[in-house]
Amino acid sequence: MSEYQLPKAYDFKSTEGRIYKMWEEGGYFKPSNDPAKPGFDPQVKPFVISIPPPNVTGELHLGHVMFVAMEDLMIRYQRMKGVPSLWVPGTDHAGIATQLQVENDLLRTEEVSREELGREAFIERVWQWKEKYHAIITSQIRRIGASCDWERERFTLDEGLSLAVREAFVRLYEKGLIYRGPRLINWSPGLKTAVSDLEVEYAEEPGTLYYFKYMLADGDAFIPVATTRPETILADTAVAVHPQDARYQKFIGRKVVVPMLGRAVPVIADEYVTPEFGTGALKITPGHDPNDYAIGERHALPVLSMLDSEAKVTATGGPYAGLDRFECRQKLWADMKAAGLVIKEEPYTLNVPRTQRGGEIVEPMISEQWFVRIQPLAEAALAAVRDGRVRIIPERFEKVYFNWLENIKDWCISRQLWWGHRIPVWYCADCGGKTCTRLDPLLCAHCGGKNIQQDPDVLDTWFSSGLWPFSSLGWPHETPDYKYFYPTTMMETGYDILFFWVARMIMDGLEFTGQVPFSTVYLHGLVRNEDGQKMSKSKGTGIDPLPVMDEYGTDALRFTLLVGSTPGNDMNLSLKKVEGNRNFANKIWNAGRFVVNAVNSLEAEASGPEASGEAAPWTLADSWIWARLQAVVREVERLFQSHQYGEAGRQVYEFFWSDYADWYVEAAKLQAAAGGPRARQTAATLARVLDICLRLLHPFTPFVTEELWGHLRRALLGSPLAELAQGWGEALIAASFPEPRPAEAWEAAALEDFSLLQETIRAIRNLRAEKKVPPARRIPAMLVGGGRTELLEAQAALIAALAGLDREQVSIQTAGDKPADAVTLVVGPVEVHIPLSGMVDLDAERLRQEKELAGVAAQVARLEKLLGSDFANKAPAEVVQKERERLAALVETAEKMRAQLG
RNA sequence: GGGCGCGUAGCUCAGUCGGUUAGAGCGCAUCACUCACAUUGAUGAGGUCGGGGGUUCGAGCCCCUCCGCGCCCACCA
Repeated sequence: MSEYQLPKAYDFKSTEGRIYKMWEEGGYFKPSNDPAKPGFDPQVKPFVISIPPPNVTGELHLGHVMFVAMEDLMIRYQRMKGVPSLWVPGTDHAGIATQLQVENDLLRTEEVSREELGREAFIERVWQWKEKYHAIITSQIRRIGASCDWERERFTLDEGLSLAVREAFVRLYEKGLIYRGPRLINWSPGLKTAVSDLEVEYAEEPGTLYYFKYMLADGDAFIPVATTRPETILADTAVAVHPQDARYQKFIGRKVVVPMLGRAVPVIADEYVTPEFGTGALKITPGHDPNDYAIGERHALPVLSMLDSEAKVTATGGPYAGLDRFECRQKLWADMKAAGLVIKEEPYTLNVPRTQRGGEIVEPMISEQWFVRIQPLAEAALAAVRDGRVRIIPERFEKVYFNWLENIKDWCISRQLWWGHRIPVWYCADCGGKTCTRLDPLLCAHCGGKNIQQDPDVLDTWFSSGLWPFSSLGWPHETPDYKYFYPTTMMETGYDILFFWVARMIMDGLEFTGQVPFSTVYLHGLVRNEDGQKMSKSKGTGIDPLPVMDEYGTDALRFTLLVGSTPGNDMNLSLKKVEGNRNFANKIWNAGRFVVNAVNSLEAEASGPEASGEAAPWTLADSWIWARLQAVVREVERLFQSHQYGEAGRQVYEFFWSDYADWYVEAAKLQAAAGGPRARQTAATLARVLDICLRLLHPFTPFVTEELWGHLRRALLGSPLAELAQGWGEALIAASFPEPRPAEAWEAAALEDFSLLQETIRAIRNLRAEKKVPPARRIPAMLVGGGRTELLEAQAALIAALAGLDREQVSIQTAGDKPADAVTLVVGPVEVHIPLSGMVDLDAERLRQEKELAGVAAQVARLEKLLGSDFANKAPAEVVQKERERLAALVETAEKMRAQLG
């Protein structure tokens, strides 16, 4: 057996799908300790992540890949650590976004509006849409390699979660934390719904500041006023000036006349007004401006609305009724100009509020909406982070979190949409009472009348999202899953939804379950374009992850995202990086291929007489690679524990490519050529190190490591080294993660010895390149080892092989003079003399050596000065000792160089 | 207005107990394709760690200040 050949390049296309299927069908994504299974132990603490549920609106983007990769990394690590690990998948109904898409789709394909279709039929269509896109998005998430428990998948609008939403709403309602009333809210005229403060985005745009006259009702004096939105003049109910403003004091308490409407409104005094800004007089429109609303409340001003739900002027606007808000602005201004009320216009940069979804300018409007009285919840959520029950990584976001919660305003939760959780409140036509119950009522709770009707609005999507960590586990029922897996462990998501989602989950978790919903929040950065631009579908500046995975493989993209980012910091993704990591995946593959071949080629020897000999002792290279590997394992563990996942990945990358593939594999070729026990022992070390590397890398690049591990396992089992793979199990995903162990005494020596060899070999290679020695040409050399002679003698074959020396013509001595016509290299305690007769320009060579000596001498001087300073007294003894040793080595080197130069 | 981040090699970025010789990838230069991999290997060039000041025996890292870029929150009409 074992005669199969692995393909020369890693073929992710034929691998990924097959591997994922194997995992999923093999049940590897299920928690190892499961309340639904026999042998369940409630005492073992699980590791749980609730997925940030992707919207069912559409396509996979890089943000998805980012969080899936991060969470999969965490969950695979914990799973391999032996911790029962559960990753709960699911999707979000995404109220506005989904409804809009379906509406647009209907209009485009069938030219039907949702109103024409009717509520029920429309919702039916959205469900169809949801089915379709749900299938797409979940298959794409599988494609990334997500090892979540699909049997526990949830949808924010499914039966169970709808029950949770209902329970949450009723509880808040009963506690008096939910109320309904007319308030100034952000209205989106295009979407025809209210949106929350968070859903409004501000952008600086060029605009105009309009100056006009507010004429006094009696007399012909006027107060000059400036505004950016002249149309709102129609709903003005006062003009405000600063109480101390000398210019306007005389007007306070008098009346002015609203232009074109003739309504008389008072001039009031309020500290809010900045005398220096504009004209120092402010028109007050409580119905269309939040600050004015507050002022209006202070002065008991009437509140007028001059726009309807489509942003057309209402009857309040008198002659302008029916006009669009912007038409009205122009017409009104033109009329005022004609009436001599206009002073001037000047260009002005304004901060325009637009809806996050539609992009339309939002109008602040008075509207009857539902709100959550959020402050009590916010206080609990603040405390939870303050006292460390929830830890936010990176820590600096705690400040952002505090700042937001400390200044939080009531949350407008009603949306004038159809797609979502309908508000569970019924209005009685008879008594006007509201009925809010867990089960749909038949009668009014107040008068018992039958004439009740449910509120037509639905809840903000984030209302259900806030319940996600527990609703997805069965809450409000005390299900076994809820009891065991809640509170969850890790909330991993982008910092852009800290307020939208994370803060609300913490508030809701504390309110409804009495516990924090998770103990750690890990915030990753946003993925941007190569040039740092925010990726945007509408601008066409996004990178579509699917073609990237098609071209470079999933592992390459995952590794790029995981290793290229630090928590909370954005990263710029370039295809060059993905390409580089595709190469890394291929490197893993080929190193693995080499090992598999090495193991397979043992087979023939296994029956021969040599194979029965005792195992060969480790070579220096063996010891070195093992010591290096142990150091990496320790480092990776430390980095994972401190959530420095990217750095952990970089460490393994570095080790695998630079140490294992570039050096150890080369040394192994030489060792393997010896055959017999030596070859066997080498194959064993190759396999052992590869095995641990694959385990370390698996959370980062699950596919290539799983595939290769399978090959390695099969090769080992069919070889004389079968006992190595005895305890392995069938899949890497279920294998154990390497445990760090304390460094053993011999490790430091192995590391030091091998680096001396590396330096020596590099010096020789360098010289060859410099002197243009043909690469294939084997050259003689004389090594003078001083105290390291023994090491050089033992490793002569290795040095010769890797430095291109002719083994037959390598002589090693403890001391000796430089042969004529030779070039000399000094590597610490070692001198290398290379006769290069005819190839050496003696003068140039002398110059090179002098230059090198100067460099060493400079360092000697620097260190001598350092050690002569306060450093020697004040720095820790260890650090000083290190420098002393370094100085000694440098002095030795310098002496040797001087001797060479004569 | 308040807060945060960033500024390190030509480019993109690591560098989380401050330790004295600052790293990687890409790009560049030279060389090498039977022997795991050209999605490769070898060798090399390239940095006053944004400027200034301070603390310290010692600063890319800590403090102050200035400059440039980006983001978040608030929303003075």
